[in-house]
Amino acid sequence: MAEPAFALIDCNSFYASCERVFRPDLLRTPIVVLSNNDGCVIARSADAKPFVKMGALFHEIRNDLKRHGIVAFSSNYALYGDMSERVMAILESRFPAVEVYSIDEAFADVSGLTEQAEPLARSVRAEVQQKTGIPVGIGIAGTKTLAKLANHAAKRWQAQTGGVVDIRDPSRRDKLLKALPVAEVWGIGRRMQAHLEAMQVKSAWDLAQTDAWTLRKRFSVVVEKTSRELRGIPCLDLEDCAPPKQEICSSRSFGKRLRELPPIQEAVAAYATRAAEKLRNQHSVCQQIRVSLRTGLFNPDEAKYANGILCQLPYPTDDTRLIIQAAQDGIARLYRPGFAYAKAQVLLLGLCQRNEYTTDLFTPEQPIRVDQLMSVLDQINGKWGRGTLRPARLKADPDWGMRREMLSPAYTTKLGELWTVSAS
DNA sequence: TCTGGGGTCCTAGGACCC
DNA sequence: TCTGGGGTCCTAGGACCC
Repeated sequence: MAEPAFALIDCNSFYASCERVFRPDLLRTPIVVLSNNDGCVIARSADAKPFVKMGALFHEIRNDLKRHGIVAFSSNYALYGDMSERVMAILESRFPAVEVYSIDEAFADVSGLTEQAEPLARSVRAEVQQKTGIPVGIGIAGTKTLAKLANHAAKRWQAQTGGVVDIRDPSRRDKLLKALPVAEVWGIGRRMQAHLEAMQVKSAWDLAQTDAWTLRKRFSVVVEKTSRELRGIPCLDLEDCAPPKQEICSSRSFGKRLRELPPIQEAVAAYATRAAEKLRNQHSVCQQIRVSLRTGLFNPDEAKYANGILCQLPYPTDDTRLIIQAAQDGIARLYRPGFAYAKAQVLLLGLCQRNEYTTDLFTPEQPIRVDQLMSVLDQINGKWGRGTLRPARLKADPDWGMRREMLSPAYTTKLGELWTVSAS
């Protein structure tokens, strides 16, 4: 058996890089991308990082951005999702097995490639850059947790490393572990960092040296595995075929505060519709849904209210209409007049794969014609774009919709918004 | 006016059963 | 003169990730 080895490929400042691909005029202009509703900063190009904090509130930093000549974009998930698929397709064509870990990251299996792994990584990096315009960093190591750290190094010392770092060699690995603080380790968040530092575990190296049993007793098996992985003992496998999700969520802040029930019900119907699409996409059905509703959390002058409710469905289903109905009934029971609502959520629970649940004589099953109806709905929307065919109670352009004042065009997914090039 | 959205896994504790 | 304890299932909450 070959020594296990993993590569982690991570797109640099992914959302900002996507925007820049289609705006070559901004190559030397720092840019940031904002959260939904243009609330706060969620991505920054490298040259914007010194001036803008992650999570900074847009309305507070608007003038600072202007002063530094930084350009802001609303988030454009249609664009980022499509660019992600292009990057992942290249990775899948070059590596024997790939696990798409998030919109901008993937693990690849490079076991058995020995000395060819690093040149392969450099070649893939160049191909992604050339074909999509997205810069990536690649880390190679014997475990996933170490590959993440190697990737971190590839980004931090990009000029010296050419964006690829291989720490399969134990002496290189240990040198990096000693150089990085424990907070940089994958799986160690702010809480764990504080606990660990209190026990004098300050670097990634310190965590690797800590007794595994102590970590399990003090914290959890998760931290124990992280420590073992840092020592080069693989505890996490490549998951190249993603298991179906066990819960599906659609939640969003409204573009403005909503006080009356009808627009809240419209919004909840839209979220339910989106959640049901995701459900059918992974061939699951759900048995319950949980809807919740809340006011703003941060403004001390606003009266606070937050509540959620679990609703049973008549049978395990993926029928958008039943899910909307349950969500709207639930929200009507939660609604209290007199509050300024900011956000609602639809969570699908009790998920199982279609045909995998056992029916009994007393549980009705979803009628075949519903399956056919939903399938036609998905095919039409798949071909012509989400929302082409939608329940009549959903408006095309609701006034509670997201604020996205600095939205870039759907360069790659809408015919009408493609680049036009003219020769003169 | 203004603070993202979508997930996972683990643990503790209660209910219930034998 | 005695008031168990283990197993299982479910839920809520915490912590983390991108």
